[in-house]
Amino acid sequence: AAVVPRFEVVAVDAMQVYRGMDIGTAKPTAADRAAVPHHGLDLVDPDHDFAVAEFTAIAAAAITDIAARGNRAVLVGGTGLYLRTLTDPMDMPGSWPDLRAVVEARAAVEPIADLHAELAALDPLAASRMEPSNTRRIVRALEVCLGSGRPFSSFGPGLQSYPPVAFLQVGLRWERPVLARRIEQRVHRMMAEGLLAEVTGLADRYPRWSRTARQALGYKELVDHLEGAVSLDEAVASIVLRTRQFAVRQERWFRRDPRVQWIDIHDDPVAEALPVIGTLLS
RNA sequence: GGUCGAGUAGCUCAGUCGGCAGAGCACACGCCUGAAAAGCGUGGGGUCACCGGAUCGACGCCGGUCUCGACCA
Repeated sequence: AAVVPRFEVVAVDAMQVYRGMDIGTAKPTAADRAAVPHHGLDLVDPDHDFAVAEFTAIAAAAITDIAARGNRAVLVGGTGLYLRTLTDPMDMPGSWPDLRAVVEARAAVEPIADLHAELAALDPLAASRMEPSNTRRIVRALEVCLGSGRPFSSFGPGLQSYPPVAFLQVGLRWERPVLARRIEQRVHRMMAEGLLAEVTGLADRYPRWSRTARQALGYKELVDHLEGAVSLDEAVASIVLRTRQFAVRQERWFRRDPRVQWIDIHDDPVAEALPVIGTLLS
């Protein structure tokens, strides 16, 4: 008898990788996960500094396993860079923590323009690709150039290159005013579901969150509130605002990728998108 | 009712001696290779509360009106 392929979900989400951060990351529920196998969730504790390469290794292995089972992988989520490392042949450069510390120390003291000029000498292409004021990117590029002995830009074709991929890529898009209203409702729903209690519990268990987990929408603001920096109302308003800005930034990230097919959603994402996706797959 | 203060971008507010209207945030747009729910940049936006006056020229000075706040009665 022929085996019917099943779908398995790979979450492509930089924050759903953290155990215990459930409500604020809108993590799939136990029921969801019982119905369909999920991967990429609950990989590390919130005191763990997580980064792209770690995700890529785990998710790529999951995709391989899914294929070996004869099933189909559905990559779901909004962390654009993480997705690119799975869909595109990206050659991630590695890391040199000691060198990075040295460069970061210099960046704290020297004018960033000087470091950018230094990068331009080592790797003109990489230097031209980033703003001369973007300290974080310049430090990273210098770390790679000095550590690997190769130009940073020699690792892969860069984000502007969009070769054909083995995936159908679909983006769901809402009108901005509707998006704004839904985000506000979503944040208030999360608060009603106990987000503050979740954050309080995590703050007790993990006095020092990782830099990455600490910046998560909803968690950052509520920790700020627990530390007395802002009122609860201010924290909630800030979550709404930052979530809205993030959603727009996501749309901008994917919008420039010509391989993404957009589906405009007006009311019901499942009912409106599923038939279109079915057509695109057939 | 009286005194004082305030009224400038969507919001919070700068604006020196009268000489082209400013900032931060928001918003729009763009960038990004091991922090990416992060980071960086570009841009649009004004009846300077209103009416009048003096001046070559007013957000600013003079007179009046309205609104808000504090204090006095």
